[in-house]
Amino acid sequence: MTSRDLKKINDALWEIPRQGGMRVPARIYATEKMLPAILSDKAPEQAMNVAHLPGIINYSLAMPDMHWGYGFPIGGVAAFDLQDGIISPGGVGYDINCGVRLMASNLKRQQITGKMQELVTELFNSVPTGVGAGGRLTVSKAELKKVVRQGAHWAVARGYGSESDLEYIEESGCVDGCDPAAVSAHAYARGSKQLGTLGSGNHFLEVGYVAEIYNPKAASALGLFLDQITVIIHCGSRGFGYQVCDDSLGIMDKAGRKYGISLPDRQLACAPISSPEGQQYLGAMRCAINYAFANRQAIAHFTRMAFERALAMPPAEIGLRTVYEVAHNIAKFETHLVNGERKKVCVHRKGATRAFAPGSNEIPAAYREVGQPVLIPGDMGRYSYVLVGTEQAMQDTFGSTCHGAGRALSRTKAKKQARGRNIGRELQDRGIYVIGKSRRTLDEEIPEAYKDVSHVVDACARAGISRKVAQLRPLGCIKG
DNA sequence: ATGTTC
Repeated sequence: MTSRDLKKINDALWEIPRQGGMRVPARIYATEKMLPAILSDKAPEQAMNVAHLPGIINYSLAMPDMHWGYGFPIGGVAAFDLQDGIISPGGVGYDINCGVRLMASNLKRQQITGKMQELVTELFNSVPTGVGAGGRLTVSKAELKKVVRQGAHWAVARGYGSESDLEYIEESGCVDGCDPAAVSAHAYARGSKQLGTLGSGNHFLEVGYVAEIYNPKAASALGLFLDQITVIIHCGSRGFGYQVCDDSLGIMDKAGRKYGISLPDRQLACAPISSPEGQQYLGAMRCAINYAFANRQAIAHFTRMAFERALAMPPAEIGLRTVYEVAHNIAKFETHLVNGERKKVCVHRKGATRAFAPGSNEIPAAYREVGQPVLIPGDMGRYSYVLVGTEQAMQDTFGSTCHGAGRALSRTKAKKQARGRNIGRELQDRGIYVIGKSRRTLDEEIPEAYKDVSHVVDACARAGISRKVAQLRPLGCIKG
C-alpha cells in the first residue's frame, strides 16, 4: 500500500476508503512522517480486512503504533453491534488482558542513588520471570476457578496488596460474565503455577522516575511529581490466556463456516456475539481477563516486598501505591454514542488502550476531572508516557488510544543487530541496570527494535485522542 | 505473546 491509497482527514488521521467487501472505511492515526514505516507493513491491509466483518460500526481503526498481528493488526480498535456483530479472538490477541500497571512511590530519585543494583536484584528474585516461569504461587484447579471469577480481588483477599489498589484498576480488577466451565483443563493446568509471574518477550517490570511533566493539573491529580520513583509492570495472562485463545481458534473456524461468515483472512475467525460459540469465547476470555488482573496484583505485592527488603525501609516510607492499571488486549461491552444515540457495543482493543474522557463514571473519583490515565510503555532505554483520555476519543475511537512504541525490527532482525554486543552493559552505561532471564530476550528487546514512543504519543495528542501528562525514564528493569 | 505443542 502507498500513501496514494489514503485520504487525508487531518494532520494525524488518514482514511482508506470503503472498497470491495469492506462494510466501513479503515482509519489510521499517524503523522505524515510515520506513514512510510506503517505502509511498509501488512498492518494497513489487516485494518481493511477487519472492515469486512459483520456488524462493524463506523470504522476499522488503527493507532499510530500499529503493526502486523494475528488476523487483526496490533494497534487495532473495532466496535461491533451486539445483535448483528461478531466476536473474534484475533481481535483480542493471544495474550488476553495484557496490560500495564503504574505504581508511584513517596521516594525521590536521589533517595535511591546507588541502590539500583540491589533493588533490581531483589525484584528479579521476587518475581518469577521468563518463558514458562512459575512456582512462586501454586493454586489448585478449584482455587483457580475462584481466581477467574474474582480477578485482582482474589489476590487482595489472600494478602497480595490492599483494597485501595482495586479502585485504581480498569474494571476495578474484575469483569463480570466469566464462564469457568468454558475454559479447558489444559488452560487450568497451565495457569495453576503462573500467578504472580512476569513472562517473557516485551513483558517487563521497570523502576523509573518522573522526568517531565506536561500537564501539572493532571499530574497532580494522579499524584505524580518530578523525580518521583515509579514502577511499571507490563504483563498479561501467561499460558492461561494463551491456551484460552488457542482453544477458541478451532471452534471459531468452524463457527465461521456454520454461520456463513465470509472472511478475507482465515485468521479473522469469529462468531456472532449471540451464538453459543461467541458466548463460549466471551465467557472463557473473561476468565483470562480476570487471571491477568490477579497476576498483576500479585506481582505488585511482590514488588512492594522487594522494595522493602532492598531499601530496608518501612512500607509507609516507600509508599508504593497503584496510580492506575490498564488493559490493552481485550474485548468489552461498552456504551458509546453511535449516530447520536447511546448504544451498547462490543469494543475489541488489540494493542490499544481505553482512554475515557473526564467525567466518565468508569474513572476513579480522584481522577474524574482530568480523564482516565493511559499508560504507554516505551523501550528499555528511552522513556514511557502517562496520558489521559479525552472527549475526542469518546467521539472518534470508542474511547481508545495507542498502547506502546510498536516494533521497528522483527525479533530476528533485532537479534542480528545485537550480535557481538553486550546489551546489559550498554544499558548500564546509559544509567539503566537491567537483569534479563535470557540473553536472547534482551537481544530481541534492544531499544532500536522499537519505534520512538514519543512519536506515537505525539500523534495521538495531535489527533486529540489523548493528552500528555508526564514522561517517565527508566533506572532499572527486569526482563524475561 | 506462548513454550517445545498434529
